Formats: sequence, structure tokens, C-alpha cells
Amino acid sequence: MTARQKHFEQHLSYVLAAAHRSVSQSLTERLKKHGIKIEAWRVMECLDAGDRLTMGELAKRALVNPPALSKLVDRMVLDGLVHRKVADEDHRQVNLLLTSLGRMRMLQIREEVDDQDETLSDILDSD
Amino acid sequence: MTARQKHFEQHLSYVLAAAHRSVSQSLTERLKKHGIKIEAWRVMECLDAGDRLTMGELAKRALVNPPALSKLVDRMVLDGLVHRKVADEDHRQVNLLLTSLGRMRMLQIREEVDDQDETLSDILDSD
DNA sequence: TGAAATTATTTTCCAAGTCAAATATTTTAC
DNA sequence: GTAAAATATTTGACTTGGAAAATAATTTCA
Repeated sequence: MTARQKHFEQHLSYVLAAAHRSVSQSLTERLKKHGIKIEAWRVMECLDAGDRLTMGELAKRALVNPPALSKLVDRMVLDGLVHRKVADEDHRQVNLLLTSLGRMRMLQIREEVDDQDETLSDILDSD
Repeated sequence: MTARQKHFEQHLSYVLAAAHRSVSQSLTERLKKHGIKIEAWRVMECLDAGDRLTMGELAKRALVNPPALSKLVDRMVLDGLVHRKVADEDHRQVNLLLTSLGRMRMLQIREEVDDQDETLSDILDSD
């Protein structure tokens, strides 16, 4: 059977890239007033949700590669949002912890993200 | 009415980022044997599909910001995949054109992407 | 036990992206 | 017609990301 020729804009990778780009851009714009990047927000949410996360676990959940995470965490430590602690059981591992400033900032940012999500859901529902 | 509390992994921006990351990673892996990045493939497909695209139009369709596109095109010119031509009507604009090498390479790469798309569609259909 | 293999994280070096400014051209409005 | 505003693209300075190597700790197993 002959498949109907696809326009390349219909490829899954294109559709996902376009959707991701659009949502990321508007969220990035909103997060600017909080002085934070999307990835840093994801890191903070992961730390709030998960228990005693190591850098490795965090990298998977926050969707950031290990070297990029390591550098992102350096910046977040400078900003006082998180701090590193060598894991008790395995000294190769590092547990990352939210500071109280970090937790406070996360809660503020969460409202912003929830708000954007509602806005987008409304738009999508009426498609 | 009280909304049920969302886990942050259910946020649209997270779901999209995860999906995009996963699809991009596997496609990037496939494109390695062709020595090309996803964005460069998108540029070539846009050029093949669209008529006399300017850098500005191309930036929108290929999902790349203008400065990044300008630099990406520099590299693609070095690789002999495309060439720039000042637009006839408006000399501020630049039309980008596929070379015959570029077109040939695009066709090969398209097969790879079509193949990945079918694989992924099959997986998604049986979800 | 202790040398070799494995694992977790970070670092280094380089490639690629961003924001804002620079350049070049065209359009607008007197 | 021409000065000012607007538009398209590129450049430059700086930041961030990736692959592979380096470091540090743990596990394996003879």
C-alpha cells in the first residue's frame, strides 16, 4: 500500500519541536520576572517532590544531562537556592537540597506556571 | 471548585520537554551517520518545500532564531549544502538556496527521518 | 586483602546559542 | 528629494551545552 506523502511539518519531530518551542518561549517570558530559567524551575520542583535526590536521579527527572546539571547547580548554589551534600551511604553521590529561600521562590514560581498551564489548557480545550 | 493538585511532571511544559527530548535524542542519534544536526535537516526541508525563502521566513519555519540561523547557514555553506543569494526585489533580504549536493543529502536524510517516524507511530498506535 | 573494574560526579575544551548592537537597505513623511 | 524611521540580516561579547577525560569512591573477586 502506498503511504500518502507527508509534508515535513507533519513529522513528529517537527510538531514536537514547534510545540515545545512555543510553550517554552511563553513560559520563559513569564519566568523572567522571577529571574529564573525553566530548567532551574524543574530542578526545584524535583527536589521538592523527590526524597534525597542524587545528581544522577535529578538529571533524569529534570531532563538535563549530567554535565549541564552540574553547571546549573553551581549557579543555583551561588544564588542560594540549593546546596550540595555528600550522600551518607555512598560518598560518590551528591544529594541536592533546597534551601528555604529556594523553597520560597519555588512556590512563587509554581503559581506562575500553574497559571500558564490553565491558560494553555483553556486554549487547547476550545480547539 | 478545588482543582486536584497536579504533580509537576504533568505540567504541559514538562510533558512537552520530555517528549521533545526523547524524540530529538533518538533522531540525533540516527542523523549522526549523515553528519548532520536536526536543525540543519529542517532548514533543508524548508528550502525544498518553500519557494525562494528569505532568512526571516526560514527562521520561522525551521524553528530557529535569526542569529542562530545565520550561524547555522554559515556552516552549511562551508559544507556546500546551501548558498546565499541577495534577493532581487529587496536587497536587505537574503534568499537561501539548496545546492544539488544539499538536495541529494536531504533526500537521503529524509528516508532516515521517515523511518523513525514510522517506528514511533507504530509504538504510539499500540499505547 | 587489594588490584582491577565499575559507578557518580565534575571538569575541560570546544561548539553553538542568546541578546543587543552594528550594518545595510528600503519606506515614510515632509 | 531627503532626513528619519523601519526592516532584514549579521556580528560580537558573553553564556550555556555537549563529548570525552579526569577524579573520587565503591564493588568485585581472585
